Amino acid sequence: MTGFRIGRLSEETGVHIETIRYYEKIGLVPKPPRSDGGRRLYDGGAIQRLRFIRRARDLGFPLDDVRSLMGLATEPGCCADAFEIAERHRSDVRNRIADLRRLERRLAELTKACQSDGDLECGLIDALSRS
Amino acid sequence: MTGFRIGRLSEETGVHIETIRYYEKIGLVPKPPRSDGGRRLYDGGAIQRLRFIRRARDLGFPLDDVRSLMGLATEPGCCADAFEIAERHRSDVRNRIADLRRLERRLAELTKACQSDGDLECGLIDALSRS
DNA sequence: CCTACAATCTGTAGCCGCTACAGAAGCAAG
DNA sequence: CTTGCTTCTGTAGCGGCTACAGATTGTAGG
Repeated sequence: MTGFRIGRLSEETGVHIETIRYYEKIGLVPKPPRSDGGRRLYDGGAIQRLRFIRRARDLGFPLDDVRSLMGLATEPGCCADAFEIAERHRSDVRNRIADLRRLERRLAELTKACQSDGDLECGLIDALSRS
Repeated sequence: MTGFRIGRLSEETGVHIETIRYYEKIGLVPKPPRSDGGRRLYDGGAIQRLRFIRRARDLGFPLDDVRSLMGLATEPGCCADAFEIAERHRSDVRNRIADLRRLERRLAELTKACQSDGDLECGLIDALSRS
């Protein structure tokens, strides 16, 4: 009774088995000990770590940020650093929203042109083809 | 004087040389004839096609959609089909905006928790670590 | 004609974050 | 002992490029 296997870890954390192995490969989580038969054996700490990663990923942090945040989690006075990472990410998200909104407006115009044009020409194709 | 080379095509269209070759490889643009020395030789039609692609890409259409739109460009009565592709894409964009806005709100809360917490604990790290 | 140098050529690997296989081996129940 | 489930390793693929390496071609100047 020295731990549980990857399927259980996957269930507990909602992280796919392949993804767990991938995280191990890139060094995001430590290599666990193995059973006699070569199966990975995990403990509660693995669940904690993986849940941390999952939450951070759900918040859209890239894996490099997740790595940094995990490093900070054990240090005292980490807040300022964590704050900076989060603010940078948030700013990135805001920029993406702004880009997508501009895009959405343009698409709205184009599809309107497409509809209103009736039978003769396609406003959308026209806009893409204009020289 | 049977055409111009890839560098010129790249300048005229704003599409990188490597990208042009990539589009050729995946069959998005036709293979052009070659000079005696083996260089690609393009004509005005190539410029038109690449500009079309560039505009569609600027509008965020995935390459598969671009392919479809190019196919439609020559057909009569293409508008309905083009409209559908555009609307589907627009809907996708709207969904992405909605997702990002939810995300932004959550990040705003978390960074606020991070700031207000002062010295003792980091609200952000806490939120990621909570079991 | 020779020499630089720019432009282009092919092919491959890398980016991100997984996901999806193939084929082998362990493991528990009937 | 067989069946079927889980896990193992390794590799390739997704989108849409980008960045090389190393070879070749074309061109301008001396």
